[in-house]
Amino acid sequence: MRIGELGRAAGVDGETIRYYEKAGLLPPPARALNGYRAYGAAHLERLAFIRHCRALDVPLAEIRRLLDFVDRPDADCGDINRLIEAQLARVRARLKSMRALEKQLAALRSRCEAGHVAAECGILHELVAAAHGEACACHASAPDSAAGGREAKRR
Amino acid sequence: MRIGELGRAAGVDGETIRYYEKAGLLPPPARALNGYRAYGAAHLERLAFIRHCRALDVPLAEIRRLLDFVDRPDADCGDINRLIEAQLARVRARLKSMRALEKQLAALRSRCEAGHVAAECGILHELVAAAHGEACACHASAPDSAAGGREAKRR
DNA sequence: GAAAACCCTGTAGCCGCTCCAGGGTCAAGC
DNA sequence: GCTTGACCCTGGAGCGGCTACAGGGTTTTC
Repeated sequence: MRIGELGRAAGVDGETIRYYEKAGLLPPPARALNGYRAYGAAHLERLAFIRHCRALDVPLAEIRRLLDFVDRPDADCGDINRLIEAQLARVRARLKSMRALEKQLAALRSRCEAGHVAAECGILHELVAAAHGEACACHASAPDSAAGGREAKRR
Repeated sequence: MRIGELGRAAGVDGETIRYYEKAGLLPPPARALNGYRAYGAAHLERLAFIRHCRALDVPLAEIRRLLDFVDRPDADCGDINRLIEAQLARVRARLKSMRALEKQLAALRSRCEAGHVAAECGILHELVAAAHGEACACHASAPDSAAGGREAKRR
Protein backbone atom coordinates (compact mmCIF):
# COMPACT_ATOMS: atom_id res chain seq x y z
CA MET A 1 0.00 0.00 0.00
CA ARG A 2 1.04 3.59 -0.45
CA ILE A 3 1.81 6.10 2.25
CA GLY A 4 -1.62 7.68 2.35
CA GLU A 5 -3.35 4.35 2.77
CA LEU A 6 -0.97 3.33 5.52
CA GLY A 7 -1.54 6.64 7.20
CA ARG A 8 -5.31 6.25 7.14
CA ALA A 9 -5.02 2.67 8.43
CA ALA A 10 -2.90 3.73 11.38
CA GLY A 11 -4.39 7.16 11.97
CA VAL A 12 -1.11 8.91 11.23
CA ASP A 13 -0.31 11.73 8.87
CA GLY A 14 1.83 10.81 5.87
CA GLU A 15 4.41 13.41 6.76
CA THR A 16 4.75 11.84 10.19
CA ILE A 17 5.39 8.45 8.59
CA ARG A 18 8.18 9.91 6.49
CA TYR A 19 9.51 11.53 9.64
CA TYR A 20 9.57 8.17 11.43
CA GLU A 21 11.45 6.71 8.52
CA LYS A 22 14.03 9.47 8.64
CA ALA A 23 14.27 9.02 12.40
CA GLY A 24 15.03 5.33 11.97
CA LEU A 25 11.84 3.98 13.54
CA LEU A 26 10.31 2.61 10.38
CA PRO A 27 12.54 0.74 7.93
CA PRO A 28 12.65 2.28 4.44
CA PRO A 29 10.02 0.45 2.40
CA ALA A 30 10.37 -0.85 -1.13
CA ARG A 31 9.67 1.64 -3.89
CA ALA A 32 7.34 1.32 -6.83
CA LEU A 33 8.66 2.18 -10.28
CA ASN A 34 7.43 5.73 -9.91
CA GLY A 35 9.34 6.15 -6.66
CA TYR A 36 6.30 5.89 -4.39
CA ARG A 37 6.83 4.07 -1.09
CA ALA A 38 5.25 0.60 -1.06
CA TYR A 39 4.32 -0.67 2.39
CA GLY A 40 3.27 -4.11 3.59
CA ALA A 41 1.40 -5.45 6.60
CA ALA A 42 4.55 -5.52 8.70
CA HIS A 43 4.92 -1.79 8.32
CA LEU A 44 1.38 -1.22 9.49
CA GLU A 45 1.98 -3.36 12.54
CA ARG A 46 5.18 -1.55 13.39
CA LEU A 47 3.57 1.83 12.88
CA ALA A 48 0.66 0.87 15.12
CA PHE A 49 3.15 -0.17 17.77
CA ILE A 50 4.90 3.17 17.54
CA ARG A 51 1.67 5.08 17.80
CA HIS A 52 0.57 3.09 20.77
CA CYS A 53 3.82 3.83 22.57
CA ARG A 54 3.52 7.49 21.66
CA ALA A 55 0.01 7.43 23.15
CA LEU A 56 1.77 6.27 26.31
CA ASP A 57 4.05 9.31 25.89
CA VAL A 58 7.12 7.15 25.47
CA PRO A 59 9.84 9.21 23.74
CA LEU A 60 10.94 8.13 20.27
CA ALA A 61 14.40 7.17 21.53
CA GLU A 62 12.87 4.63 23.91
CA ILE A 63 10.49 3.35 21.27
CA ARG A 64 13.56 2.70 19.17
CA ARG A 65 14.92 0.56 21.99
CA LEU A 66 11.63 -1.30 22.34
CA LEU A 67 11.60 -2.00 18.62
CA ASP A 68 15.08 -3.46 18.97
CA PHE A 69 13.62 -6.00 21.36
CA VAL A 70 10.81 -6.74 18.95
CA ASP A 71 13.42 -7.33 16.25
CA ARG A 72 15.63 -9.53 18.41
CA PRO A 73 13.18 -11.82 20.23
CA ASP A 74 15.94 -13.81 21.92
CA ALA A 75 17.49 -10.83 23.68
CA ASP A 76 17.22 -10.44 27.41
CA CYS A 77 14.31 -8.15 28.21
CA GLY A 78 15.29 -7.03 31.68
CA ASP A 79 15.79 -3.55 30.28
CA ILE A 80 12.17 -3.36 29.25
CA ASN A 81 11.09 -3.43 32.85
CA ARG A 82 13.48 -0.62 33.64
CA LEU A 83 12.30 1.35 30.65
CA ILE A 84 8.66 1.13 31.63
CA GLU A 85 9.56 1.87 35.22
CA ALA A 86 11.42 4.99 34.15
CA GLN A 87 8.53 6.12 31.98
CA LEU A 88 6.14 5.58 34.86
CA ALA A 89 8.37 7.60 37.17
CA ARG A 90 8.48 10.45 34.64
CA VAL A 91 4.73 10.45 34.31
CA ARG A 92 4.19 10.38 38.07
CA ALA A 93 6.59 13.24 38.68
CA ARG A 94 4.85 15.29 36.04
CA LEU A 95 1.46 14.40 37.48
CA LYS A 96 2.51 15.58 40.89
CA SER A 97 3.68 18.97 39.72
CA MET A 98 0.60 19.37 37.55
CA ARG A 99 -1.70 18.75 40.47
CA ALA A 100 0.04 21.52 42.40
CA LEU A 101 -0.32 23.70 39.35
CA GLU A 102 -4.02 23.03 39.07
CA LYS A 103 -4.53 24.07 42.69
CA GLN A 104 -2.69 27.33 42.12
CA LEU A 105 -4.66 28.17 39.03
CA ALA A 106 -7.98 27.24 40.60
CA ALA A 107 -7.18 29.52 43.54
CA LEU A 108 -6.26 32.33 41.17
CA ARG A 109 -9.36 32.04 39.09
CA SER A 110 -11.73 33.18 41.79
CA ARG A 111 -9.67 36.28 42.57
CA CYS A 112 -11.01 38.50 39.82
CA GLU A 113 -14.63 39.45 39.44
CA ALA A 114 -15.75 40.66 36.04
CA GLY A 115 -15.93 44.34 35.16
CA HIS A 116 -12.71 45.28 36.91
CA VAL A 117 -9.87 47.28 35.63
CA ALA A 118 -6.38 45.82 35.53
CA ALA A 119 -5.11 48.01 38.36
CA GLU A 120 -7.54 46.36 40.79
CA CYS A 121 -7.52 42.88 39.32
CA GLY A 122 -7.16 40.27 42.01
CA ILE A 123 -5.48 37.81 39.71
CA LEU A 124 -2.88 40.27 38.57
CA HIS A 125 -2.24 41.36 42.16
CA GLU A 126 -1.89 37.80 43.26
CA LEU A 127 0.52 37.00 40.47
CA VAL A 128 2.65 40.03 41.20
CA ALA A 129 2.65 39.34 44.93
CA ALA A 130 3.42 35.68 44.40
CA ALA A 131 6.32 36.61 42.16
CA HIS A 132 7.76 38.40 45.20
CA GLY A 133 7.67 35.14 47.06
CA GLU A 134 4.82 36.01 49.43
CA ALA A 135 2.45 33.12 50.05
CA CYS A 136 3.59 31.26 47.00
CA ALA A 137 3.39 27.48 47.10
CA CYS A 138 4.38 26.87 43.52
CA HIS A 139 7.96 28.09 43.49
CA ALA A 140 8.73 25.15 45.70
CA SER A 141 7.26 22.59 43.30
CA ALA A 142 7.54 24.06 39.86
CA PRO A 143 6.62 21.94 36.84
CA ASP A 144 9.53 19.97 35.47
CA SER A 145 10.17 22.37 32.59
CA ALA A 146 11.74 20.10 29.96
CA ALA A 147 13.00 17.80 32.70
CA GLY A 148 16.56 16.94 31.92
CA GLY A 149 17.41 15.32 28.63
CA ARG A 150 20.45 16.16 26.55
CA GLU A 151 23.33 16.21 29.05
CA ALA A 152 26.74 15.55 27.53
CA LYS A 153 26.05 15.03 23.87
CA ARG A 154 27.30 16.65 20.72
CA ARG A 155 30.99 17.06 20.06
CA MET B 1 23.03 45.45 37.93
CA ARG B 2 24.47 43.26 35.25
CA ILE B 3 22.87 40.22 33.68
CA GLY B 4 24.58 37.67 35.90
CA GLU B 5 23.49 39.41 39.05
CA LEU B 6 19.93 39.71 37.82
CA GLY B 7 19.97 36.06 36.90
CA ARG B 8 21.13 35.01 40.33
CA ALA B 9 18.55 37.25 41.99
CA ALA B 10 15.71 35.72 39.98
CA GLY B 11 17.04 32.20 39.68
CA VAL B 12 17.24 32.43 35.90
CA ASP B 13 20.09 31.73 33.53
CA GLY B 14 21.58 34.75 31.79
CA GLU B 15 20.94 33.22 28.39
CA THR B 16 17.29 32.85 29.25
CA ILE B 17 17.14 36.53 30.17
CA ARG B 18 18.56 37.50 26.79
CA TYR B 19 16.05 35.16 25.23
CA TYR B 20 13.19 36.89 27.03
CA GLU B 21 14.48 40.21 25.78
CA LYS B 22 14.59 38.96 22.20
CA ALA B 23 11.11 37.51 22.65
CA GLY B 24 9.78 40.89 23.77
CA LEU B 25 8.99 39.95 27.35
CA LEU B 26 11.67 42.03 29.00
CA PRO B 27 12.29 45.56 27.70
CA PRO B 28 15.83 46.13 26.42
CA PRO B 29 17.76 47.61 29.36
CA ALA B 30 20.16 50.52 29.28
CA ARG B 31 23.73 49.73 28.33
CA ALA B 32 26.92 50.56 30.16
CA LEU B 33 29.77 52.13 28.17
CA ASN B 34 31.24 48.70 27.50
CA GLY B 35 27.98 47.46 26.07
CA TYR B 36 26.97 45.41 29.10
CA ARG B 37 23.27 45.34 29.92
CA ALA B 38 22.40 47.44 32.98
CA TYR B 39 19.26 46.37 34.82
CA GLY B 40 17.24 48.06 37.53
CA ALA B 41 14.79 46.89 40.18
CA ALA B 42 11.88 47.06 37.73
CA HIS B 43 13.53 44.47 35.55
CA LEU B 44 13.95 42.11 38.47
CA GLU B 45 10.31 42.49 39.36
CA ARG B 46 9.20 41.84 35.81
CA LEU B 47 11.49 38.86 35.49
CA ALA B 48 10.19 37.37 38.73
CA PHE B 49 6.65 37.80 37.40
CA ILE B 50 7.57 35.97 34.22
CA ARG B 51 9.20 33.13 36.10
CA HIS B 52 6.23 32.79 38.38
CA CYS B 53 3.88 32.53 35.42
CA ARG B 54 6.20 30.01 33.78
CA ALA B 55 6.08 28.00 37.00
CA LEU B 56 2.33 27.98 36.42
CA ASP B 57 3.12 26.68 32.92
CA VAL B 58 1.60 29.71 31.26
CA PRO B 59 2.97 29.99 27.71
CA LEU B 60 5.15 32.99 26.87
CA ALA B 61 2.54 34.39 24.49
CA GLU B 62 0.03 34.61 27.34
CA ILE B 63 2.58 36.04 29.73
CA ARG B 64 3.10 38.75 27.14
CA ARG B 65 -0.61 39.51 27.34
CA LEU B 66 -0.54 39.54 31.13
CA LEU B 67 2.39 41.94 31.06
CA ASP B 68 0.35 44.21 28.81
CA PHE B 69 -2.21 44.44 31.59
CA VAL B 70 0.52 45.19 34.12
CA ASP B 71 1.70 47.99 31.83
CA ARG B 72 -1.76 49.43 31.24
CA PRO B 73 -3.39 49.39 34.67
CA ASP B 74 -6.55 51.12 33.45
CA ALA B 75 -7.38 48.49 30.85
CA ASP B 76 -10.33 46.19 31.31
CA CYS B 77 -9.15 42.96 32.80
CA GLY B 78 -11.99 40.69 31.80
CA ASP B 79 -9.58 38.90 29.51
CA ILE B 80 -7.43 37.90 32.44
CA ASN B 81 -10.19 35.74 33.81
CA ARG B 82 -10.58 34.06 30.45
CA LEU B 83 -6.84 33.59 30.17
CA ILE B 84 -6.54 31.89 33.55
CA GLU B 85 -9.63 29.86 32.80
CA ALA B 86 -8.10 28.66 29.53
CA GLN B 87 -4.85 27.79 31.24
CA LEU B 88 -6.74 25.86 33.90
CA ALA B 89 -8.68 23.99 31.22
CA ARG B 90 -5.44 23.08 29.45
CA VAL B 91 -3.91 21.81 32.66
CA ARG B 92 -6.98 19.79 33.56
CA ALA B 93 -7.20 18.18 30.14
CA ARG B 94 -3.57 17.23 30.34
CA LEU B 95 -4.04 15.91 33.88
CA LYS B 96 -6.86 13.72 32.77
CA SER B 97 -4.95 12.11 29.94
CA MET B 98 -1.91 11.66 32.16
CA ARG B 99 -3.91 9.83 34.78
CA ALA B 100 -5.10 7.39 32.11
CA LEU B 101 -1.52 7.07 31.00
CA GLU B 102 -0.31 6.29 34.49
CA LYS B 103 -2.87 3.50 34.80
CA GLN B 104 -1.75 1.94 31.54
CA LEU B 105 1.90 2.05 32.49
CA ALA B 106 1.29 0.70 35.97
CA ALA B 107 -0.66 -2.20 34.46
CA LEU B 108 2.14 -2.85 32.00
CA ARG B 109 4.87 -2.82 34.59
CA SER B 110 3.73 -5.98 36.33
CA ARG B 111 3.53 -7.95 33.09
CA CYS B 112 7.19 -8.86 32.83
CA GLU B 113 9.10 -10.84 35.44
CA ALA B 114 12.86 -10.54 35.39
CA GLY B 115 15.07 -13.02 33.58
CA HIS B 116 12.81 -13.36 30.57
CA VAL B 117 13.72 -13.20 26.98
CA ALA B 118 12.11 -10.63 24.70
CA ALA B 119 10.05 -13.21 22.82
CA GLU B 120 8.15 -14.06 26.00
CA CYS B 121 8.11 -10.63 27.57
CA GLY B 122 4.66 -9.77 28.88
CA ILE B 123 5.21 -6.06 28.42
CA LEU B 124 6.24 -6.40 24.81
CA HIS B 125 3.34 -8.76 24.12
CA GLU B 126 0.93 -6.39 25.73
CA LEU B 127 2.25 -3.44 23.75
CA VAL B 128 2.03 -5.32 20.48
CA ALA B 129 -1.46 -6.61 21.26
CA ALA B 130 -2.62 -3.20 22.39
CA ALA B 131 -1.32 -1.68 19.18
CA HIS B 132 -3.75 -4.00 17.39
CA GLY B 133 -6.56 -2.40 19.34
CA GLU B 134 -7.33 -5.33 21.60
CA ALA B 135 -8.17 -4.29 25.13
CA CYS B 136 -6.60 -0.90 24.74
CA ALA B 137 -8.00 1.92 26.80
CA CYS B 138 -5.44 4.52 25.88
CA HIS B 139 -6.10 4.98 22.19
CA ALA B 140 -9.35 6.57 23.23
CA SER B 141 -7.74 9.18 25.47
CA ALA B 142 -4.29 9.84 24.11
CA PRO B 143 -2.12 12.56 25.63
CA ASP B 144 -2.61 15.92 24.02
CA SER B 145 0.64 15.78 22.04
CA ALA B 146 1.58 19.42 21.59
CA ALA B 147 -2.07 20.43 21.96
CA GLY B 148 -2.91 22.81 19.16
CA GLY B 149 -1.06 26.09 18.83
CA ARG B 150 -0.04 27.54 15.51
CA GLU B 151 -3.23 27.36 13.38
CA ALA B 152 -3.44 29.91 10.56
CA LYS B 153 -0.28 31.91 10.87
CA ARG B 154 2.59 32.70 8.54
CA ARG B 155 1.94 34.00 5.04
C1' DG C 1 -7.63 16.65 -21.46
C1' DA C 2 -8.20 19.13 -17.25
C1' DA C 3 -8.81 19.07 -12.44
C1' DA C 4 -8.17 16.94 -8.18
C1' DA C 5 -5.86 13.93 -5.44
C1' DC C 6 -1.93 11.86 -4.38
C1' DC C 7 3.23 11.30 -4.13
C1' DC C 8 8.29 12.93 -3.96
C1' DT C 9 12.42 15.71 -1.74
C1' DG C 10 14.17 19.20 1.00
C1' DT C 11 13.77 22.87 4.07
C1' DA C 12 11.92 25.83 7.66
C1' DG C 13 8.80 26.60 11.48
C1' DC C 14 6.78 25.87 16.34
C1' DC C 15 8.05 26.14 21.81
C1' DG C 16 11.24 27.41 25.48
C1' DC C 17 15.02 27.30 26.18
C1' DT C 18 20.34 25.67 26.15
C1' DC C 19 24.83 25.58 24.32
C1' DC C 20 28.57 27.00 21.56
C1' DA C 21 31.97 29.70 18.73
C1' DG C 22 34.49 33.51 18.66
C1' DG C 23 35.14 37.43 20.28
C1' DG C 24 35.59 41.68 24.11
C1' DT C 25 36.13 43.51 29.19
C1' DC C 26 37.59 43.74 33.72
C1' DA C 27 39.35 42.66 38.35
C1' DA C 28 42.66 40.07 41.16
C1' DG C 29 47.03 38.03 41.92
C1' DC C 30 51.97 37.30 40.51
C1' DG D 1 53.08 44.36 33.08
C1' DC D 2 51.00 39.98 32.41
C1' DT D 3 48.33 36.08 33.05
C1' DT D 4 44.32 33.90 34.73
C1' DG D 5 39.71 33.60 35.33
C1' DA D 6 35.15 35.39 35.63
C1' DC D 7 32.13 37.76 33.33
C1' DC D 8 29.91 39.93 29.14
C1' DC D 9 28.63 40.40 23.95
C1' DT D 10 26.38 38.66 19.27
C1' DG D 11 24.69 35.33 16.29
C1' DG D 12 23.56 30.79 15.21
C1' DA D 13 22.52 25.87 15.90
C1' DG D 14 20.38 22.16 18.58
C1' DC D 15 16.72 19.48 21.21
C1' DG D 16 11.83 16.62 20.41
C1' DG D 17 8.08 15.55 17.68
C1' DC D 18 6.12 16.79 14.60
C1' DT D 19 3.73 20.15 10.89
C1' DA D 20 3.76 23.02 6.82
C1' DC D 21 5.32 24.60 2.63
C1' DA D 22 7.74 25.14 -1.97
C1' DG D 23 8.22 23.19 -6.12
C1' DG D 24 8.12 19.55 -8.53
C1' DG D 25 6.06 14.70 -10.62
C1' DT D 26 2.16 10.98 -11.12
C1' DT D 27 -2.22 8.95 -10.98
C1' DT D 28 -7.07 8.88 -10.82
C1' DT D 29 -11.46 10.76 -11.93
C1' DC D 30 -14.61 13.43 -14.45
